[in-house]
Amino acid sequence: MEEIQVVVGGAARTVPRGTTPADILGSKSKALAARFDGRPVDLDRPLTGNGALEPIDPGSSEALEILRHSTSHLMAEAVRALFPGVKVSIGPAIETGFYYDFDYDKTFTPEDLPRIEREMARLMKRNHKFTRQEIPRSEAIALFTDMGEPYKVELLEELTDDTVSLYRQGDFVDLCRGPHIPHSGRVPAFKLLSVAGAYWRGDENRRQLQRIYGTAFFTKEELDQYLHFLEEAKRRDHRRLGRDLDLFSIHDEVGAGMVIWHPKGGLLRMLIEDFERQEHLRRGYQIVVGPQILKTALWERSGHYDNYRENMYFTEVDGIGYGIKPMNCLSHMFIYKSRIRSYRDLPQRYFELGVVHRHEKSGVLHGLTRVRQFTQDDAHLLCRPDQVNDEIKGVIDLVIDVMNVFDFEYELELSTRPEKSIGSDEDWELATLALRTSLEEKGLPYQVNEGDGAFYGPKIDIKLKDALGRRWQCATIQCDFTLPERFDLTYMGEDGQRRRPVMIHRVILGSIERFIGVLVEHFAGAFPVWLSPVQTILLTVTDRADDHARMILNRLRAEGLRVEADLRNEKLGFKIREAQLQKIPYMLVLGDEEVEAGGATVRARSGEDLGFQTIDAFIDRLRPEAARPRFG
RNA sequence: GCCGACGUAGCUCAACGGUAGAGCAGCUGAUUCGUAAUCAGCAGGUUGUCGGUUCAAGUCCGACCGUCGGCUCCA
Repeated sequence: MEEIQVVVGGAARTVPRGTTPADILGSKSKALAARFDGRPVDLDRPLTGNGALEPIDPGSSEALEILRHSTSHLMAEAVRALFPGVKVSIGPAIETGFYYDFDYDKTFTPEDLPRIEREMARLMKRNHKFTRQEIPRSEAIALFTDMGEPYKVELLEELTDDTVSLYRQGDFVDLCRGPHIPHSGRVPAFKLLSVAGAYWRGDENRRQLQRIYGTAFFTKEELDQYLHFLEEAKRRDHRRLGRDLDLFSIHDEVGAGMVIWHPKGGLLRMLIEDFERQEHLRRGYQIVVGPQILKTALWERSGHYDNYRENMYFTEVDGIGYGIKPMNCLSHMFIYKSRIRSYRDLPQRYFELGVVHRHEKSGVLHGLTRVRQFTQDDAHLLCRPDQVNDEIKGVIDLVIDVMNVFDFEYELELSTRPEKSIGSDEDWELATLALRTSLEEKGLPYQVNEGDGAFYGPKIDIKLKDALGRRWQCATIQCDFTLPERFDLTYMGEDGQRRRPVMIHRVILGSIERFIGVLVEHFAGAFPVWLSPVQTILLTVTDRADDHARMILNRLRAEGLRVEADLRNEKLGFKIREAQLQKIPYMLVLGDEEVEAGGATVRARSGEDLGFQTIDAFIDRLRPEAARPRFG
């Protein structure tokens, strides 16, 4: 009998060819699958060559992915059993669970989910094995054609391999690369979550299928924890908190995707915007302002008309077409062009809190995070080619500093040329290289998204991570060789020759609206003191403390602190509850004792009792927390 | 834009095709109270809009508007 060498846990073993990982790992192993020579394999997959074997044990992210993938097969089996005639398509594991897309003439409703769950539980009890089978592709095509599964056939027809693998559990067969858990009895905890439409292969021109989302975990506790996380996310939803904290509102009478900022939200914006203005001035930016509408002819020249028209609004003034700006770059180029620039003048850094309008498809609008009018903390840097690298690194530094100020973690992504784009191959290569080099030199890890760039240039996107680990696109740095060309921007070089500057588009927070939405959810509405619309509230126990409260109110206001007083004839517990729900950082309790002692008893938003303090002591405590952050 | 669900008082939600209701919030009054809800009373609505079916529509049908969950797109 032929033998093979398998390395397990550092020790080499010689076993007969065809031995399975399960045989080698032994019956005590908890593994769900294994990794052989780096490739995930089923436990019952006969090994045919030498290699290193590692178990994939529950608890690893890889095991979770396999579990969820197998659960999606189990769900597909249940759906097939309950809804005869349903066509299956694909069902992968995703970050939060899994889904499976079906084509069925009736639509699934949320009420179907418990039924499907029960069927899954029933099927699970049969402990069906997931068995792998390898057959020629042509045979698989014939098989799925006979089964009336056109989506599988389409997938098979696009594969180039000669053999493909099928997985069976019970009566259910699916085209699948695997691996899977040994049998369907090993799904400890799962739940189906929602139904939604999804285009076949993500293409909006193709048939829309019905997607069922679910999730699975190794323990009931982890599942409960995840469901609790969903609850927590709901509790933090900025749309709810935005109303409860009286920050903003959106009305259908006004228009979808149009935000109205209330006084507290307006204040929050002002605090963030002032912080940004100061920080940009400090870093050598100049503050500029451009018009809201610019002639359509200009958008034609810039390429926006050809590439971005469907997202723009147009109007007419005195018979001449105008486009409402969806981006701020055009007027910035006119600032540059307003005089002759020397190589000594560069870089020019124009910063604008620019209000832009974009016609987003109705179905994508969402609270503050997806709107049709928003303010960008936008800047355009015009520099010499030899300055690009330093400029990009400067922007990355700014992004990192700002992310730290707002207490966010972040991830970096490099996006390359999309299909719909303008400019020469050479320029694209150069620009992409410039971004890549800057990232490398900063020593920052990043992920590459092929074809995800803007139509005028490649970009670095910064995805921030909020307190619940969700990722949001905010900052983006885009390199552009095209617009300077189209608008014939030049500078006088050292040698007296006209040269072409490079343009870098960048935002830090991105959209102020979206950023505030994310900020609200990140802090669950409990903003740091410097961003809290109300920093301190004075709570009187009886009206005997009213004069004392008024005196403190004036003192704190004179210090530039944001204070309110609750002098209503209500019980202290009631006032505390309201202040707590408003997430006000400090509550000063004022009763007879405090009037007598000439101070206040301080309660923090955390519930912590900070005891009696004099007003001076309280001001000393609050002042540093209330100050706008500074660097350096 | 597409698929699905939904739209009733400021908010959260009830009401079989047969007189639109509750809690919270609001207003008025009483209560002077010590760390997350004091009590009582009052008021609050063209049931998203428009059209249709019906003796009768919040309820059934259609269109539109909007919201929510996704898809596609994206700051």
